[in-house]
Amino acid sequence: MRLPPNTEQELLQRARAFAGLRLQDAALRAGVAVPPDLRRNKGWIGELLETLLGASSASLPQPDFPHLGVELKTLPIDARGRPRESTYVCMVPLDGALGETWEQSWVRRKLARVLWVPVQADAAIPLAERRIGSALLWSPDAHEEALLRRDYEDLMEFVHTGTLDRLSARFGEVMQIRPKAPHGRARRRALGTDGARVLANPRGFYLRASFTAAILSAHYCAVREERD
DNA sequence: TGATGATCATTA
DNA sequence: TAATGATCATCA
Repeated sequence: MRLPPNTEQELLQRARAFAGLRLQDAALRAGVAVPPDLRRNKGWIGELLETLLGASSASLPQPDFPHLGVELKTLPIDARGRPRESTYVCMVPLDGALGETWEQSWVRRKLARVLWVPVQADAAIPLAERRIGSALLWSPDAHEEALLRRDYEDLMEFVHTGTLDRLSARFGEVMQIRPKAPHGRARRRALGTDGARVLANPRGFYLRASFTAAILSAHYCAVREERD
């Protein structure tokens, strides 16, 4: 664990100093071992970057760099240069969220400032050999924020009307709601119809890979068109 | 092959 | 228990 960076510039400089580094070298600097694979260590890369960049303790509902208001996200990048996976944002407030607007939402605060760190995620490359990419400090532009707001409001409608049973990950253009739980039997208090309390599977907001791909391409012009 | 739904480890 | 870090496993 390092001291947290004092400014955004310092954070960005630190992050970019890791560009090109293999995960095995990054792990060495952090004093941790590279796991054989990610199957039982799904968050390992993210936690490694948190350590190296001096992020605050994980698993708290606050930005990774609270004093900077910056959230750290690693992005798994496939052989074509596109994100392999969606990006978890935060839990969906299944109850007690009545009246919460986009402006007040935790989603908006989390995404207001994000440090994206691309990391190679090509299955053909052994985990230890995969390289860290060049970090990007990002805030949504007006168009991106409009898309996020619309999805947020559309998706939360299911929550507020107690119709979670009709909600699936197919809804939402750039952001979706999917299960986020240790297992399928997990239950949380949720709003039912008529405002009754019911139990439901915990869920989280996720950014679609197509959305994060667009962010990267807009800032790096690094995504090539598919060719025949 | 891509997206959805399910799941794993850790921490406060 | 409930949040964080995410990827896995399966099926259309």
